[in-house]
Amino acid sequence: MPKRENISMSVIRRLPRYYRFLTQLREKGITRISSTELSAKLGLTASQIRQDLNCFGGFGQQGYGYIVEQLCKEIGNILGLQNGYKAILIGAGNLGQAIASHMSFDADGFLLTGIFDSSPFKIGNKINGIEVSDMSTLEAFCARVKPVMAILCVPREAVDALSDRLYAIGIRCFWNFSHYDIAVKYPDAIVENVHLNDSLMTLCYQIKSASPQA
Amino acid sequence: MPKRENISMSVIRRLPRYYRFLTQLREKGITRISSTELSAKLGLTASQIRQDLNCFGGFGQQGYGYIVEQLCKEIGNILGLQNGYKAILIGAGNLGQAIASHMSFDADGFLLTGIFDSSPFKIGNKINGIEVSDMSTLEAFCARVKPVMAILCVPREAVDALSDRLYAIGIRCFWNFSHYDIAVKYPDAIVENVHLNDSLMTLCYQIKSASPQA
DNA sequence: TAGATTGTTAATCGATTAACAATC
DNA sequence: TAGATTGTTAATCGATTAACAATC
Repeated sequence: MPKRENISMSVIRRLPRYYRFLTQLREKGITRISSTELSAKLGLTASQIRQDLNCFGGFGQQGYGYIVEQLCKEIGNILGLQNGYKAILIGAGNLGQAIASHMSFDADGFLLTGIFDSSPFKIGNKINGIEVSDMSTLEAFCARVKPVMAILCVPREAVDALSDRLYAIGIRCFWNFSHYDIAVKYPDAIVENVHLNDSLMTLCYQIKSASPQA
Repeated sequence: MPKRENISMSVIRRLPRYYRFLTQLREKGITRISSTELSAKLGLTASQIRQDLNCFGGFGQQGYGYIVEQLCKEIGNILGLQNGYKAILIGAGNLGQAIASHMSFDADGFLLTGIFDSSPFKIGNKINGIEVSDMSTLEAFCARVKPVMAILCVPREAVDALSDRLYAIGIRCFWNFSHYDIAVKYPDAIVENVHLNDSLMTLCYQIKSASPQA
């Protein structure tokens, strides 16, 4: 039974890792695991794992550990992965195409319902079974399908106007791949900025710091 | 002049955001900014920004603020963006192709020197001017070019063996896009796991938590 | 029962924020 | 000089770790 008070974002961000690892254990046919074993594999402390899981309920059995199958399901439920939230993707360039075809949205709680672009070279193409629609049909589509999440794969310059347009349509959740932060603009929006450039720069710093001359 | 004792990773992870934002200011021709203005734009506290920057030196002028141009350059130097570390990319599938063609490696401190795949359908193709090489030529290529970083865009099942192979060649830095954590295996390696699935699941949780019935 | 491992509270650690003296 | 804003120390807050009682 969930406890749910104020669960911190740092706990939430660890849940997918637990889930991913438990899925792998399940595939291997492992049925039982202790917090100590888990901690060794994930590079965390056993304490932290028990603490994290206990935010949501007592999923373990004292003296025994956790049942992989059950824990995996529980975490999936906590994350809401069975919900199939409707998503649209804007920008069918390199990255947009890769995201649309590479990700397993259904396994992660979403359903990709539409892809939009403004380029005549893109419109009409099929990506992973979904036809790329003209940006001008965005409002009509959203009124009909009512997606809750938008994946932004457009250039930096376009994001500002685009997010305003999507916000006006009623979309409050953004998965943003552009090199631009949209978090501050809409206080009631859920934003996940995936800044691949930031990630690269962080790596660059670490290499530099690890190098002898540094 | 740098101070450099033990700078925490949370500080480092904010540097690219500062850098990105300052670049934008510079483009707009803005020459001066205070920590208070920056904090408002980035959704941080002014205190934190001053604290962060002071880990590396006193880049500001009391009573005046920070000179955009200068601060931008300083942060670029701290990150080491001018270093052009040699990188290779393994796996020329959807995501690999997108990463190779979409990212501006040189702006982020790297130089993409090679792309590898084992599929005959991929080998020989050109992506962003770089020909896809046969995986069997990996060792010879690395002995010659000596890349320091590997971008992993291969399926989950392949990562384990691949990272061992790369580690044996001498590569200690991994930008990993597969759904598999490689951090724990090599204690002396620099690993940046980009788990797009985890990011999606986190969004899923947040939508669920924000929904009325939750 | 004895052994093991969780659930949970208390202690520690680190990161963020607040405050203010230094100084441009 | 007066006003503004940094650099830096001290206070607070939150997250992680340690410890142990509960219990399977």
